[in-house]
Amino acid sequence: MRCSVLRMSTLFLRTLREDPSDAEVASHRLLVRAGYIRRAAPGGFTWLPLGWITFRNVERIVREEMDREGFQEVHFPALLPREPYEATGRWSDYGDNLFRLKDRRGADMLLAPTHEEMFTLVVKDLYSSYKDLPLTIYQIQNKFRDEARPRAGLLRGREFTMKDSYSFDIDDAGLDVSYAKHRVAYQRTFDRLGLPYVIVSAMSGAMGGSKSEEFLAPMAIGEDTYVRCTACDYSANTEAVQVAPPSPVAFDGLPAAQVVDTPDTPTIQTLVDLFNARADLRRADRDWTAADTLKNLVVKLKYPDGTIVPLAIGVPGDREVDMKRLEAQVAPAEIEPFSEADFAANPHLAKGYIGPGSLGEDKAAGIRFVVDPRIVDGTAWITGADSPGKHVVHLVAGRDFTADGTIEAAEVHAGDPCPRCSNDLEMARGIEIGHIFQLGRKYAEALGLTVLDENGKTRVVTMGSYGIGVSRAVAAIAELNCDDKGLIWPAEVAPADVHIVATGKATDQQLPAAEILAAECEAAGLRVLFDDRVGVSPGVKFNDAELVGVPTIVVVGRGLADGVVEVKDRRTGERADVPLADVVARLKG
RNA sequence: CGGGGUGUAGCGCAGCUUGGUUAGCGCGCCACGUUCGGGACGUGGAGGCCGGAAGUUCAAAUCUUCUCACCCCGACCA
Repeated sequence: MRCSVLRMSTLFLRTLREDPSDAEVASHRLLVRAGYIRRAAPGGFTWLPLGWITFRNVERIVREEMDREGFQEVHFPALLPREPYEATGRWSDYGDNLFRLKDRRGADMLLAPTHEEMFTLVVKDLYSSYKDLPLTIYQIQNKFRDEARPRAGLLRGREFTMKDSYSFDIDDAGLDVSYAKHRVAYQRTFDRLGLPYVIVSAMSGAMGGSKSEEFLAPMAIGEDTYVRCTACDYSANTEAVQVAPPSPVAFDGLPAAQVVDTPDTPTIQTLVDLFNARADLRRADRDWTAADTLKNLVVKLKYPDGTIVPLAIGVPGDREVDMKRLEAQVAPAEIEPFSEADFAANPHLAKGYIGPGSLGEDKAAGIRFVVDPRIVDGTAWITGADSPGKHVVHLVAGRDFTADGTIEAAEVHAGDPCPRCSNDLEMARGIEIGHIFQLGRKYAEALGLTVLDENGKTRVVTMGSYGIGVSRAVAAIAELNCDDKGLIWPAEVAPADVHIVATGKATDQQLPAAEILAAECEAAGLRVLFDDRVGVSPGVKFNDAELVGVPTIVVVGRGLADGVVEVKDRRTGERADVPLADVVARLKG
């Protein structure tokens, strides 16, 4: 606890009258303008006194909520040797995002982007019995990621502070408990930070089947798109949305498949227009739409070991393939486009007219064919006939073709049915402020973390990892708590409880009266920011106070002659004249 | 990594098209005086390798090439 009044006359602070030209988003703009941070390096920021106090408040809250769950704080180096990361494959898997360097002897080192390996190894180093588990340890530390594009100030930097914790359990049931404890701790943490959040299920990606949820703070400038139901509480990352498949339809009475000459139909729209324009193809009940077509896209999957495998994806023609969703499904493989040369090498594929007739592992081209879950048995489609200038209509899934499987890769649209309650979904944006993750045994297996169970048998430990972006949280709070005048901190993270402004000239009564008030507030346990500057005009002080964003502003000014000061709520703008003697009691209440 | 934009004093900007003494303006900063409840005023100051490098030229902030950095949109992002 700080035990002296922060004085504006000596505080290492310079507020800016104008917005910095290189800052776009509100949090970045205001944190720089109000003198909380300065850019020091590409993707790196210096914390100035007000900013550092605020940062430490956030850090303290995170720490208190971790400690409350009985998690124990440790601290690792950020500068680490290559070997542990080599053992788990992440030295190369992390790609360009990893800061790699060499020491004077030429040994490979890295600046840690996250610490799964080191936590796993330290537990391996010290523990070897099931009796030692469960265990959760955490640290609050700077992480390094060589982001392709740092942006938005503190929201995405190359060096940032993260609270990362890791749980160690003997079995899956234990992991579920550790995971649930973190989930609750995170909810409490973000509540205290004054950060609204939604919890969305996220993709487990390469880990396969493990549970993972992200805490997103909803905001327009967020980088993550997620969907939420307009009726129930379902929400999910777009990558993780599970489409509710329609029920299969009976084949009875469906017309037979028919190949049609369709010249000059390079797009889905021209194809639909042609079908609607021709009397012999027109539907009796309604017009054809893009949703009646089946669009087939071929891509190449490149696996980390270098193998390249083609994959065909079929989606309804009214949707594009969402590359992010596709990538999440095929991780750790990367997606590469199917090039002209690939088409040339594969004569079974008619570019632009690819259909189920040529796709599938059992076909001549031998390409695995997976389709959107909406393509259930009994649905009929207009799709490529595998011959230039020809499409086929009434091609029925389950009757005329069978895919090798389904895949969640089609775009999600606003208005799509919620998989839980089938009401409309809507799209929203948010910034990831926390992520909880059931890792399973990947790291324990790779690094040999085992313990003996009660039967003396060796068991691989199962792990979870859990992160909160501490520096990002400061920015997220700022982003969601500001107005056109400046920042408006929630009480617990604010750099002070009260901002006392003394107006008048040096020889007036206001300054000594404010000085006494500041001392009284401090004695009452309030954290005080005191604008004791002389020769600074009142307008400047008022504007600075609003910019800095301490929750309560007390003006010791012209009302002093009547024995009152003005107490102003920064958030609501409400102001009241309060007798000097009652101020401390009012602020404490 | 693609597309777009911007680099001139601590901050915000003008000047560049059409090259020409000593590079300007506002804010901030320093000194003195006045002022003192919504970013006061006067007078006098300090502060610049015009992002960097190479070139063209008698002469470059200005033209050319290369490079670096920052911002935005995409790609990427435990």
